Amino acid sequence: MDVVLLQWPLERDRRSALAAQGVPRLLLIAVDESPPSLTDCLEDWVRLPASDADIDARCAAVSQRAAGHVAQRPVLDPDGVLRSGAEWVALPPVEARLLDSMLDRFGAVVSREALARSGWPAGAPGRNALDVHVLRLRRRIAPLGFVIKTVRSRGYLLERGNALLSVESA
Amino acid sequence: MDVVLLQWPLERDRRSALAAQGVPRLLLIAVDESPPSLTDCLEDWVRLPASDADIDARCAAVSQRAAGHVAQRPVLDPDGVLRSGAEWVALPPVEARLLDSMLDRFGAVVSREALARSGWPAGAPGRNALDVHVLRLRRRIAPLGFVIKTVRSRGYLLERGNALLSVESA
DNA sequence: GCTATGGGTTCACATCCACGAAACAGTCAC
DNA sequence: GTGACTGTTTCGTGGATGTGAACCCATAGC
Repeated sequence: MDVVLLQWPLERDRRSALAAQGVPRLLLIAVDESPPSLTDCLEDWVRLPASDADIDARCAAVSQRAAGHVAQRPVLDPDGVLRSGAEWVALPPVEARLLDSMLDRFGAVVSREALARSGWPAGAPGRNALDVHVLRLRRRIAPLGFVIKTVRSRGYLLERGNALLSVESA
Repeated sequence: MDVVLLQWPLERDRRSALAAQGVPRLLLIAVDESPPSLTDCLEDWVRLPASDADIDARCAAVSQRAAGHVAQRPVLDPDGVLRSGAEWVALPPVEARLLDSMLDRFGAVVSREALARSGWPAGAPGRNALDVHVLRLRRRIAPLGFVIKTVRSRGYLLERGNALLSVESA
């Protein structure tokens, strides 16, 4: 798994954002700054200046830990709780059924018709209801690091998010 | 949780032993040596020479992670005393039964029906007696660092509270 | 190139219901 | 009697769901 490098304390806000998304990260601590206290297993830091070897070693370590911590796919338990690692969100009934359907075909396209059938077994309401629920689902699962991609005129696809931007240090 | 400091590669064997026992540890890497690849979240390393502050920071981080790896759940003894570490609170009968039920499924959702059955085996009183007791239970266990989360229309969920860091984003 | 169209996204709004919280009252233990 | 425990009433808030409309954009036709 890719590890995001970022400057501390320069990119303080970005760090919070990544932490919320469960993205593994390595803080590069500016000279004379002190490292923040770590909150989870997906973070580490090195004090600059540091050799490339050390930075690589720490990246590898975080990546290693991340592999054990970040599930590739989330788990939806029967109570409508979607879990990924230590994080979880509760999904309301309709959204839980929709997501369950996408989870059955994780990484593959699920047609709008199939989604509508699983979301509303008794019969779907207006066409737009599905769109709106997908929108709400997207926002709900984003903090867990998953995204729903649109495949135009085909359907939707659930996968693990890649909110990672490449950052290289000189 | 205490972190063991050890020399690398001098105390290679001791490291393996500690790892096997699940003891958190910090490796002090000798000059010109390269750090070993990490195997779990309970280990970290620093390259010597390092300041005491850096070593302390890494110890704290490992300790922090170690704490996150043990499932910290409170214990409810038959007298209705709920203990977590050194702290404890006494729970009145109804609330003790409710909490016991949630403790059976710590971290998972317990339905309102199940709670009502365990809280009042002889038959539940009015509909929102449960709401009120959950409210009182929340206030009682909060000082121990536990929270009862609501999963709307599904039930309640007992988990360890978030003694979070102080980071605010703009 | 321009436009019409269909598919998708997003917002604002309305409705309904679950839950939260306070205030009050009855009962029991000390 | 005092205070803890329990249950009820009542009111308010916010979540869940659906609908309509505005908007964006890619593409097909002209």
